[in-house]
Amino acid sequence: MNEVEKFKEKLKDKGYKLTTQRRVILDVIMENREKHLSSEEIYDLVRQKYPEIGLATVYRTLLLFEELGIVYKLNFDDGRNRYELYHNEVHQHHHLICLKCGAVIEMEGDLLEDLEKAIEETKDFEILDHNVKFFGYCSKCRKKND
Amino acid sequence: MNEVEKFKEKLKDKGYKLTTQRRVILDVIMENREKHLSSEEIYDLVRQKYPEIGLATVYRTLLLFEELGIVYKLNFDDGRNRYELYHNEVHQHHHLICLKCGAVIEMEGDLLEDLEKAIEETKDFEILDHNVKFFGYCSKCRKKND
DNA sequence: TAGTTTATGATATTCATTTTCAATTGTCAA
DNA sequence: TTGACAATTGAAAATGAATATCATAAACTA
Ligand SMILES: [Mn+2]
Ligand SMILES: [Mn+2]
Ligand SMILES: [Zn+2]
Ligand SMILES: [Zn+2]
Repeated sequence: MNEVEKFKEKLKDKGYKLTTQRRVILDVIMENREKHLSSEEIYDLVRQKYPEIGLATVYRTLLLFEELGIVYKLNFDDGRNRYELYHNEVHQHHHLICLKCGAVIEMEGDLLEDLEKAIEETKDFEILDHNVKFFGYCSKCRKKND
Repeated sequence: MNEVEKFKEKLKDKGYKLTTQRRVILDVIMENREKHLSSEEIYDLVRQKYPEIGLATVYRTLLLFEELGIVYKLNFDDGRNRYELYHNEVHQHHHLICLKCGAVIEMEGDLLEDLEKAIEETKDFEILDHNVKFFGYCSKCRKKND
């Protein structure tokens, strides 16, 4: 079963229809898997394929996709929600954000086992997920600084 | 030199005055060091001591305090900015957020050395700071679940 | 098909935050 | 002390992302 089929199932399981609008929004997100698009950016891309779509539909659909686990909502502290396709990983991957050029780099692999163990033990806190961002300078910007 | 003296210096270094309004806002934040207050919450507490203050002044002052490194801006994904006194630690501490009761618990100690080393090596990314949140269930809520 | 539910688009509304602007306060040289 | 001049403030308006409303349009069901 391919990716789109899986998403179709997730929708139908909960009694939602795969409308043209939802399909176009899904396509845009899938065509930009390496990006972290904001709602408005998604709206602009979607309108190129389906100009009649309303902004509210985009917001509604992103909310729905998030509930269904199709998409993951991100916050890069720039005052707007951003979204990426839900990767098939246990925990959300980390993001490295360049303070100079704004580039967002992904870091796969938790490497948080020690920390999570310490938290579960010392704080008696059961961890379900995490959200990790690193701020600094990307390789390109570091070279420029020399 | 005590804490308030340090903050006074930070202000004067950059040519800012310690007005009554700024002093009251600082007091409220210092009296609530264990909390993570939102701008509106700070505004409400400040008004108890200084009812004439304007909301814009609170927002302006929090922005200023953030620039000066007096205060740290937090985002707990509840649609508002939150602030806490800047701790004297190299990196920002971690926050554990309970998905049931909303409690915010602090976790001191990075325990991110391995991860940061891996990032610097594999991504050639120079890390200046990080932002780490864990979501799950706090000890109180875990007990209730039994 | 007729009736019911679901989804949509245009528009209005909400809410945190920022901006504007006139009035107030502080600074400092004469 | 006085009088510029700059910094700060409060009230009110503006902004902008996100959500709610509501009438219309599709999709499904018996
Ligand atoms: Mn990502
Ligand atoms: Mn904290
Ligand atoms: Zn960069
Ligand atoms: Zn709890």
